Formats: sequence, structure tokens, C-alpha cells
Amino acid sequence: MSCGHDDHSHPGLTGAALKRALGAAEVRCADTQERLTPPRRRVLELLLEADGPLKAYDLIAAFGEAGEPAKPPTVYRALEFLERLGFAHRIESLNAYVPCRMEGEGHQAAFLICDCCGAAQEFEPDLKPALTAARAAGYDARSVTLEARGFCPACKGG
Amino acid sequence: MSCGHDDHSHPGLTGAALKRALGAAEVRCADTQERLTPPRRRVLELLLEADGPLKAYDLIAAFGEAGEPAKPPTVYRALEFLERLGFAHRIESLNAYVPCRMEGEGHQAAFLICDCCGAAQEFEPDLKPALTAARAAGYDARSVTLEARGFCPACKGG
DNA sequence: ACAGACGTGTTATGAAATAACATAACGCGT
DNA sequence: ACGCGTTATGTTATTTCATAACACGTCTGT
Repeated sequence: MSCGHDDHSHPGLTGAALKRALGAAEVRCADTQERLTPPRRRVLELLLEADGPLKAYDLIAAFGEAGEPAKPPTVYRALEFLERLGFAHRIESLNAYVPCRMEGEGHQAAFLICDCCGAAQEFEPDLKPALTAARAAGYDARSVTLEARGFCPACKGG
Repeated sequence: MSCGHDDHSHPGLTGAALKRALGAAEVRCADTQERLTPPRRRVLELLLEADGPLKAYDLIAAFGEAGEPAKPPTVYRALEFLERLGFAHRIESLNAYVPCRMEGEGHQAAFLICDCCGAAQEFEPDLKPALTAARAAGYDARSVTLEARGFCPACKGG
């Protein structure tokens, strides 16, 4: 965090864009018989509004309207749901969460994380070589977590 | 954990093999002006003896000779040192630690993790596609964490 | 209406990691 | 050997992250 630069590649959504994103989530839930209940919707909203990865306790603190925080299970359950449906991803190396920025639904999430400003950009690397190596070792790999640490365009001095 | 199988691909080291591994670590430390002090050596020993990934508090509990646990900072500092020198790796998605099983010193660690028996096998996938994608996005990636979840040969039913 | 599944609210606790500060050991120049 | 800066350890306490357990509600199909 804090390197003098402030170009975060994912400014939070506001107004119409936010509403649109939440609406799209509603639609996808309706399609699959899943329910975007108020706490789930609220947590998704907070993630979408944010400029970068949010910690679970950031969400807990920001959850309530009148400054009332949520209880931890409320937020963790919502995050579990959002992850299950692909609306959000957990970044293991940060213990933090981001809304999904990708279009497709079944993708493998991977992240580029800036050690300077804390930005986390989702990307889709080619994982075939890794999966091939896994199979060569006899493993049946079901999911892959890939997190690359380094410096974002704004922070690397360019 | 626990699927009926018990073929862990990394049985812990014992006796001569353990001594040899610790000796090799001593030598590498001496070469680089680093010190394998007693707590560092003890934590490395515990990791090498183990059959699989160990949690920090497993190490804390197992640390002392007469059943005396260590204090958390003792173990976390040792782990930090061991990671810095490449003697151990942290597995983010498990909050756990393993000794390094690779020969070279500067490699990027990556893991195949069995969701059934908990085994974690280190491997070296080709990360070039991911690094290329990172560069294409303008990122200067310094390190990559890759953890593939699935089933090991013993657990996948083969 | 009823049962079952799913979701939420709440209290409490467990697990993982670090802050802060004091003390000790080492490496080095003199 | 002495003093000094650096590195490592010991210790207390706290912070951060996450889940267990159980009561209550709500939706859905029969």
C-alpha cells in the first residue's frame, strides 16, 4: 500500500453501473434457482463499490446502514455463497475478497497483486501447462489458485 | 483428509535421512553467512519429520522437548527465515507449511494438494504463460503462488 | 397445514498471526 | 579484551481471521 501513486485499476462501481451489476447478479441467481438474499446482496454491493480487495472484517464493519456492523457469520456465509456462484473470489495471500471481474461463469480465477498499492487485478492465464504437469504427477486437479505478486503498471515506475 | 487411503507421497524423514537433510541446510547456511540457529533448526526438523503440511500451531505445540510448547513468535520467526532461504514453503490455501522438496535454490514453489488425504506435493509447473500474461497486463510479477486442488493418485480411486 | 430444506440471527469460541519491548549472542573494528 | 551496531531470541499481550453450535424464521412442495 501507498507508494505515491494512486492508479488503482479497479475503481469501485457507483450509481447506474453498480445497479446494473447487482441486477445482472439477480438475473443469474434467478436462472439457477439461487437466492440473492439481502445479506448476500449487501456484501456483493460492498465488494463492487470498493476500489480494491476487502478484508472480511472490512465488510463486517461496513455492512450495516446506520453504522451497525454485521456479525461475522453473516458476512462469511454471504462470501461463501458469492464464491460458490462465482460472483466473488477470495485472494488467499491477502485474506481478502474481490468481486469477480470476468465475463464467463466457469473460469478459474487468477490474480495479479501489486505489493505497492494493494491493487488486485483478475486475469486469465493459460493454466494448461500446470494442469498437464499435475496429470503427469498422477493428480486429478479440480481447481487452481494462482496469485502473482509484483508491481502494477502505475507503481513499477513506468 | 481421510478417504480410506493412506498413501501420503511424502513420508517424513527419520534417522540418517533427517540428519543428512539438516546437515545440508547447515552447509547452505554457512555458504551464505546465514545462521541455522536452534529454533530455526528445530522447526525445520519438525517439518522434515512430518508426513504432510503442518500448521503453525502444530509446530508450536511440538516444538519443546519435554512437551513444552514454543511461543508463537518463536515459530513464526523461524518459518519466516526458512521461507526466505527456501528451506520451507507456506501453502496459502491451507495455512500450513512444508519443507522444500526441490533441489534448486531459486525456484518458484507450486503445490498439488489432495482434498482427500491432505497430502501436498511440490511440483514445478511451467509458469511462463502466466508470467507472459502478467507482462501483457503491464505487471512486473516477482513471484507466483500456484496451488492446485484435487485428488492425489492414491485417493482418486486409481 | 405440515415437513423438510435452506437461510438468518446470535453467542461464543477457536485458530492464525503480529505488535511491542526487553534481553542475549554474534561480528567487527580498535 | 572492549565497545558498538546488528541480528536473533524471549516474553507478554493483542489483533486479526474464521467457524461451531443452536434457535428461529421462511420458502416450497405435498
